[in-house]
Parts: sequence; structure tokens; C-alpha cells
Amino acid sequence: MGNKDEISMEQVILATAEKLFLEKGFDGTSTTQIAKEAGCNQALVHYYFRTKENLFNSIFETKFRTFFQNIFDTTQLTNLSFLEKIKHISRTHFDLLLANPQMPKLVINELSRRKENINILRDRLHVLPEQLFSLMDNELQEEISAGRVKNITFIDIMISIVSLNVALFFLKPVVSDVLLLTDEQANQMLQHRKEENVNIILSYLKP
Amino acid sequence: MGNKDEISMEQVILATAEKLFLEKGFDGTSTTQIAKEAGCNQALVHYYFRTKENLFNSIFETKFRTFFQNIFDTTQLTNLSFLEKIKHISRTHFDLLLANPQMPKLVINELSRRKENINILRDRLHVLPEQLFSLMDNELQEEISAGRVKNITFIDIMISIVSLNVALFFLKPVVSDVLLLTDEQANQMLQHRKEENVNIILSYLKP
DNA sequence: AATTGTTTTAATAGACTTATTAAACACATT
DNA sequence: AATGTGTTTAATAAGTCTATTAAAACAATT
Repeated sequence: MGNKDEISMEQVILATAEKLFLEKGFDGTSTTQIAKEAGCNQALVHYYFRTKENLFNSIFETKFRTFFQNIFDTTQLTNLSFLEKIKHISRTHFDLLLANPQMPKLVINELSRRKENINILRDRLHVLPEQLFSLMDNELQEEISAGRVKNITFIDIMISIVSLNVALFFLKPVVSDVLLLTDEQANQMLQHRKEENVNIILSYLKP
Repeated sequence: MGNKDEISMEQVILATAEKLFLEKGFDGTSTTQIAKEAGCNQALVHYYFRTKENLFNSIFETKFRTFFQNIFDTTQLTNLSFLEKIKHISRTHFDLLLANPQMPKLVINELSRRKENINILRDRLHVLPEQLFSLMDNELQEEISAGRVKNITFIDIMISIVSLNVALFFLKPVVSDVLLLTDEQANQMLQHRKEENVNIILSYLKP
């Protein structure tokens, strides 16, 4: 213990809890199950995190924050044309979901399980998009005026990008497990859709 | 009792259970809560349905069946051009989701909660799409040959239609509650998106 | 060896769950 | 009035849950 190469039981509990919360949801996961799968006594879970709710928050609060921060990140958009920016936003959003495929489901379930999450998300989703929307809306008006893009709002563009990407990760369990695709086939389908979604958005923008 | 105008307690229990299962999920809903909100003794729930699982199945098995049957319904497509068929499919799918806004979330959660649902859905989703895909694929090849539609698979078209529509209903709680839209504003946004999604698909098909 | 702090476990409390059973109640029929 | 059936409730069983507490085990320090 204290050996840097050796993960502490506290970290094991966190990793195990994250896995089970993502798999079964908050209500479907008990601290007893977490302890059992982590390989420790149930009281240890409560020793480190006191309550089940604290444990959940320890895991997902920062995950939520970084996830939404990354959706609206503008730092990678400098020196790109408007359409290049749109491509980048779509691909980056897709990659973000690929790295966190169960996040959409978690967000949706958390919104209905804990209404107070709405206030937390509202605070977070109010400030973050403003910068991106401000930047993109100005350029969008220029593109519309120049006749390179049809008359459209940036909100509609973002809803379309997010819809096409997010739905794939909701549909992936349906596609993989119901239609009997192998992991490789499912991943090929996802990669194909990553670029197809970009194409759909680009054709949508054409005047 | 036996009065046709008076809903039986059995029906009250079903309606209450459906509401709570949609709100809180299977694990988040207890038979005690259902009874309390239905206004009867908890044993009555078990009298009529024996187990909680039976109750859940009684409600959602037919709902699932009719929902998926309606997605792949081909009976309304006769006497329509290919592009008119595409428009109809997109709008009908949207209306189906509007009538059952919590169905996508339920399907996703049920797939991870009960793996055996996958087999049930697989049986169901194997036969139903075949008719639609067979019909549409033939016409699609004709449209592509005639130069009216770009070279694309019907699978990609369906994934795009479903993605654009389904994601809206996942995102609706985020949009309504996080971005403080009134119900009217949220519904206006949905109606706008219903036609916008059709436009996106049509521009996507253009050669 | 003794002490201290951290980690971990066993035992337990209280609440809640699903489900069953016996009994009471209401209504219809004979 | 007696009987049968369906509806409903009170009581209960068994299990699981979250969380707490006391105690044991372990490691580091003095």
C-alpha cells in the first residue's frame, strides 16, 4: 500500500461502480453488488464514499462536466473555414461519443431520476455554448450572405449534428445485438456513419 | 363493478404502473409505489399480475410489438413516388415517436436490463423490415439509375431518418428543462424539426 | 514493544422490497 | 338464508437494501 504501481481499493471501487452504474443504472446497482465485484467488504464502500449517491456523484460529476465542455470546445477551430469548422465539430462530437458511448443514456436517465441535475446542467449548458454559438453564428451569416450556405440557423445545424451522432450510440445496442453484427461489423458501420453524418450535414447546408 | 363506464382497479393499476415505469424505470419503481398511487392495497397488484415482471410485460410487450410494427408499416406507401415514400416514412416515424415519446428510452433501458429482450426484438426486427426494405430497395435502384438519387443504400437512409427523429425525443428533456423552453416552445421546436428532418433527408439524397 | 493511523471486515439496525396467505367484503345467484 | 365468485385488505415471510459501528488487521513510526 502506498506503492504507486498498485491501485488502491478506493480506486478499484470507483472503477467497479462506474462500470455497474453504466450497465445497470443507479437504481439497478446496489452497494452490495459493487463491493462484491470489487472484491471487498460492503462497509468499505461506505467508509470511502459514505453514501451511494456520493459515490455516484464522485464518478459522474466530472465526467458530465468534461463531456459537455468538450462538446462546445472552440479551441480547435481557429484557422479553419466555416465548412471545415462544421466538419470538425461533427467528427469531434462523434469521437467524444465513441470514447463515452454510454454517456447519452446516462444523461437522459439522470435527468429523469434527479430533477436537480437539470439545474446543474442548466448552469453548465448556458455558458459553454455561448462562445461557440457566438463564433459560429457570425461566420454563418457571412456564408449565407456570400451564397455559400443556405439560410439556416446554427441551432438547427447543431441539433442535426448532435442528433445524427447521438442516435447512433443509442441505436448501437439495437444494431449490434438485435441484428447480430459482430463487433468489427458494428465498428465498421460506426466509422462509415461518422463520415456519412458529415456528408449529410454538408449537403444540408448547400444553398 | 361490471359497469362499463367505470374503470376497474385492474385497469387503474395498469395505467399507474405504465406511468411510473416510464418515469422511473423498472428498477426505480416498486409494487408498493404502484399500489399507493393507484389507491389500492399492494397485495392486489400481485393478485392481478402475480409478479412485478409480469406486470411490466403485460404493459410493454404489446406496446413494443405495435411500435415496431408501425415503424416498418408499408401499407400506406402505395401510389407514392419514391421521394414521397421517403417523406411519408420520416413524418410517420416522427408522429409515432410523438405519440410514444418515452419509447426509445424504454427500449434502450430494456435491452441492457434484460438481455433476453434482445432475442424477442431480433425475432421481431428480422421479419418486419424485410418487406419494407425489399420494396424500397428496388425503387431506390431505379431512382439511382435514373439519376434522381445519388448512389446510396436504403439502410443508410433509414439510419439517418431514425437518427434524426429518435434523437429529438432523447434531447427533448435536455432542451425543455435545461434550456428553459416552455411546453409550447418545445413543441414548436419539434414541429419545426419534423419538417427540417424531411428536408435534411431530401437534400442528402440529391445526386 | 508500543503507538498511531489507515484499511478492512463482521455484525447489526432499520427500512424497504417482492410475494404469499388467510380473511373480510361486496355482489350475484339460487 | 345460503352459497359461490370476484375484489380487496391486513398480516406476514424472506430477502435485500443502505448505512453505521465496533473491532480486527496491517503498516509505518517512534
